[in-house]
Amino acid sequence: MTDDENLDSTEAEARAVESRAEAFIGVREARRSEVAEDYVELIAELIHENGEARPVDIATRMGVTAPTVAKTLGRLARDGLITRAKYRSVFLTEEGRALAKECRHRHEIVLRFLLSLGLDPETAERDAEGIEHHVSERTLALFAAFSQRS
Amino acid sequence: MTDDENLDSTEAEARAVESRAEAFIGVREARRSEVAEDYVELIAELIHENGEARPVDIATRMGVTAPTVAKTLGRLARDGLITRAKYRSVFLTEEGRALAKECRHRHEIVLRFLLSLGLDPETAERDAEGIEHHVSERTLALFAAFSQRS
DNA sequence: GCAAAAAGTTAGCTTCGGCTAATAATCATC
DNA sequence: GATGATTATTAGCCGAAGCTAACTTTTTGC
Repeated sequence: MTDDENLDSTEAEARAVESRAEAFIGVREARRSEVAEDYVELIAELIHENGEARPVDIATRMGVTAPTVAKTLGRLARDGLITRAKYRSVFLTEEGRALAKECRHRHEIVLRFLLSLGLDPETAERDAEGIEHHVSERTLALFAAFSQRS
Repeated sequence: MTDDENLDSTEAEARAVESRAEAFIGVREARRSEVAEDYVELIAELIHENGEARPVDIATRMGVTAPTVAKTLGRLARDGLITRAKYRSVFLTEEGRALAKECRHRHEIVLRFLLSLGLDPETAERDAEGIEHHVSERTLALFAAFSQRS
C-alpha cells in the first residue's frame, strides 16, 4: 500500500465516522423536541374538540400523571409554545399553533403511509407516534408520494 | 340521543383515549432502551472491526464525550449487556450479543427499505438510526417484504 | 351557598444522559 | 525504563421527564 492510498483510506474512514456521529447527534436533537411536539399536537386536538386543553385531559391522553403534565407545561410556556394561567386550561401561542400544524401534517403522512403499506390501524397509530419525529423532509416526501400512488 | 347511544359513544371514546395513551406509553418505553441499543450495536461493530471496543472509539462514533460514554457503559454493565475491566476495552455478554444482532437486523431492514423507496444513502442512514427503535415487528415485516419485491 | 369531589399546583425524590475539570492509568517512544 | 501523549475514570454539575404526597383552588350538586 502506498502512502497515498493509506492516507485516502484513513481520510475516507474518518469522514464515514464523522457522518455517523452526526447521525447520532441528529437523533439526539430530535429526541429533545419529541415530548414538546407530542404535547403541542395533543393540545391542539383538545382545543379543537373541547375549545380548551385541560391538564387533566392531557394527562389521561398522554398516560402520565398530573404533576408531570404541569412540569412539562411549564417548559412549553417558557419556550413560548403555550399560554397559561394558574388553575386554568392552556392554549397555544401563534408559534405553538404553527408547530402543532406541522406535527399533525407529519403525523398524518406517516400514518397514511403505514396504512397504505397494509398495516392494521392500531399498530399504525402506535408506530406513527414513534416514527414521526425521526423522519426527514425527504423521507416524508417519499412517504406521501407512495401513499398517493397506491 | 338515547341513553344507550350516549353510553356507547362515551365508552368508545374512552377506549380510543386509552389506546392512544398506551401508544404514548409504548413510545416512552422504546425511548428508554434506545441509547442502550445504539451503544450495543456500535460496540458489536467495533469488536468486529478491531477485535475490541475502546471507549474513545465509542465516543467519537457516537459524537459524545468520554465521560458520557463511561457513565453509559456503567449502565450497560449493570444491565448485563457488557463486561468491563477498569481502563480496558469493553466486550459484549451473551445477552449483549443477542441484542446487538437483533438491532443490526432491524437496522438493516429499515435501511434497505428506505433505500428501496428511493432515498439517498446519507439520509437513509440518518433516518434509519432514528426510526429503527420505533418500528413494531409487524411494520418491520412489511418493510422487509416491500424491499424484497421491489 | 356550602360541602364534597375534581382539578391543579408545589415540593421533593429518582433516573437518564449530557457536560467540564481534574485525576489516574496505559501506551509508545526514545 | 522514564517521560510525554493518549486514554479512561471520577467528581460534580445541569436539564428533562417521570413519580408520590401534600396542599390549594375550582367546580359541582344538593
